[in-house]
Amino acid sequence: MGRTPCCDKNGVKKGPWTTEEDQKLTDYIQKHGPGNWRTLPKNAGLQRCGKSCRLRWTNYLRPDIKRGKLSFEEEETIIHLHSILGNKWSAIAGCLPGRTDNEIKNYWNTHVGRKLLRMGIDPPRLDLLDLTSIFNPSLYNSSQVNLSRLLGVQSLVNPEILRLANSLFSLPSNFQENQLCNSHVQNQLTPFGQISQIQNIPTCTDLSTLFVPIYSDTQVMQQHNMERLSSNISNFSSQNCQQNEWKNINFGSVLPTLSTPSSSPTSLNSNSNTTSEEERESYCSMLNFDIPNILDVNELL
DNA sequence: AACGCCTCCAACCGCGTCGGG
DNA sequence: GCCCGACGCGGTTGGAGGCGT
Repeated sequence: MGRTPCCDKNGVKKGPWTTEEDQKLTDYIQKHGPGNWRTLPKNAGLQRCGKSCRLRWTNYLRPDIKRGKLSFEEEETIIHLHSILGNKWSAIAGCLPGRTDNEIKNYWNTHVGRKLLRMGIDPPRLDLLDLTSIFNPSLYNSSQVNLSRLLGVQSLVNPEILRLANSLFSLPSNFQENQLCNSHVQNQLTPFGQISQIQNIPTCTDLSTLFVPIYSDTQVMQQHNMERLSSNISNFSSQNCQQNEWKNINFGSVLPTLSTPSSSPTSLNSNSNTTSEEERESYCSMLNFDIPNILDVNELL
């Protein structure tokens, strides 16, 4: 026996909502509150299924919906949270007041994802990464760490690259301070859900370096980074950085800053006349290391 | 003006999860 | 523990509108 349909298909209207239907739904919810979506259409006098009513309310009619173009800060937040959470649109929407999961999903699919892919950068996905590979000893011998390894994930970093990265990138300004993604613990429940991919992390290093802090304010982020830097590398200047003196330094994930002329190494917005290849090369030259044209993040590790 | 292509986004669909009985 | 209804989520679709030819 199959699943019973959420509504009687016969006589149920589909497609765009009319203003009369919107008014009926709004009036009913203002009077009785949302919920009990299955019986709501009948009680509200609507020829719709409950699912359709719930979607219309949550994505369009809700009074706290914020309309209009997403701000630069909101875009940065989306990119950063996507790097941590993946396609958890509702979780991302939970960090953006007034925005819906549907809106963010649409925005990602039509703007951000395309923009990053156009640059040859696969949006980093912490949720897809096997963080145990970070502890691969071969990484310690690298003379340079590719920026792509750093995107969205704590990594082994040369302090000089760290300094450069921190000077070029910033975290979104509206992140919640002290929301920590405790990704160092097996199956740890984070503020955004359970991270189950991280297992069997060896005890060879300081696990605290795998924290991914999320800041509410750029200045706070910079201050914390400075504190961490000073405590971690106080005896470790870029001048005496030796080949094998790599350290795990927790500095928060870094992200490419899009569409911010003042801070981004090159104009990366969609109005740019440069080609994606030019953008990528310019970007790489500024960073002084390669961003490969690899679409599978896992290949980088 | 007509046509075709592309973009955007509201809405739909199927499935997973949760909770009450 | 099982069943089933209700709900929520993420992927997908399709229509409207914009734009170039």
